[in-house]
Amino acid sequence: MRFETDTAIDKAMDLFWQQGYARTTPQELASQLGIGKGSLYNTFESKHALFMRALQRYSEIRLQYLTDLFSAPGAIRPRLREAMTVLAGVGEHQRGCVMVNAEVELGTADDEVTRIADSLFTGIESVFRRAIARGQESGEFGADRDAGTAASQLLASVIGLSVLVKTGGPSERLGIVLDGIIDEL
Amino acid sequence: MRFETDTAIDKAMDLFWQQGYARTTPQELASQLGIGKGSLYNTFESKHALFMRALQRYSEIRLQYLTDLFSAPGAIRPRLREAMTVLAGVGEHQRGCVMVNAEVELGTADDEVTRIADSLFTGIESVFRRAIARGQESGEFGADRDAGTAASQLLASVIGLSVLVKTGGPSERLGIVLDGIIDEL
DNA sequence: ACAGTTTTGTACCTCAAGGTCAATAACTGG
DNA sequence: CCAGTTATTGACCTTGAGGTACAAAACTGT
Repeated sequence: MRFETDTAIDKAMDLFWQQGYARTTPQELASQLGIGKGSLYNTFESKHALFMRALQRYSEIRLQYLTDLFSAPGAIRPRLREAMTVLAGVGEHQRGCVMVNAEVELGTADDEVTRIADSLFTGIESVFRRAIARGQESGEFGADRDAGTAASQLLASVIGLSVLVKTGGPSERLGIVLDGIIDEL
Repeated sequence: MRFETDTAIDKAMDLFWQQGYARTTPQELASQLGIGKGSLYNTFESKHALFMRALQRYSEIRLQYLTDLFSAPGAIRPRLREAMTVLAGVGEHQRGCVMVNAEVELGTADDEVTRIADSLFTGIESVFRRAIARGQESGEFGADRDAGTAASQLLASVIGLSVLVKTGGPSERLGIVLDGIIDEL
């Protein structure tokens, strides 16, 4: 391959992120990657296959990020807040989470998408659970709540937030929800 | 109009709910409504216009349901739980919430969708806030938390759940999350 | 019951999405 | 530097989506 497959997947992910799956055409993808449409199809079996690789890569990036973030010692709370902000896609673009977008757009009709989404969600939940458990051991959090339950709640909340950022509703709502949830731990 | 516009919109809503916007064709809509494609376009300006009317109707139905549900006196907690179960679309079909689906699929490219989604979400949040406030006055809930903040959290959670039901992950997760959230009030 | 109006349904149109392919250009090793 | 291989491309193909047009059918008031 003359062009870099990995950076190509990153660029494709970006486009899918902005526009969703159905609204992104092969032509747009080719332009974005700076190659011809033929090359696109020689390198990736289909638009759908490219999409799956983008989702795969997104999963890896997110999980790696979370693992790194929580691997250092120290207070958990601020890192939990940061993790949720990042995962919900609160950044400049307000485009939410690729995986949430993918699952909602295609999940009912595409088992492959559902599988990878479920796997990412469950992975995030596990990282949260371990982080909360650590915070409970260190005394940073109260030990009265079940870490698994709390982690599931964080997961549901972060997914909800990733949808809410897209509506652009009251800008303070995001911070309020995050603070409230994290303070309760 | 020979055929009933209102029931037609209901049927269209159902199809969009199952398949999303892009994956639902005019031909399918016409069949589902039991009319010809021409009639469809004579009655509704476009596929998009039909979709908007379906979303409109969904909003009204949901808000009406919530208003009715909370208008009677008595314990709030079980009704809050029921409301969230219904809103998240936990029922037999596991298809989540039409409005969440619509906003995620089209929100970035369609301001009209974003507006109506934001309006429904804010409406739900308001109903929640009033219900929580009432529960606090009656002593059913602790009065230490801000009702508005708690309502925003419920909103984020219910949206998150409406996504999680679609992945079909651990079936107990839904109930656990709901119980945890509502017990904390 | 019939002229006038409205509703319906089918045949048709256009356009672009998703994908293929043969010709061309760029890279190898010897 | 050249034969053979591999990568790249833009023109081309097919299919179906979204929508239109118009003739036939159904409904009206009188």
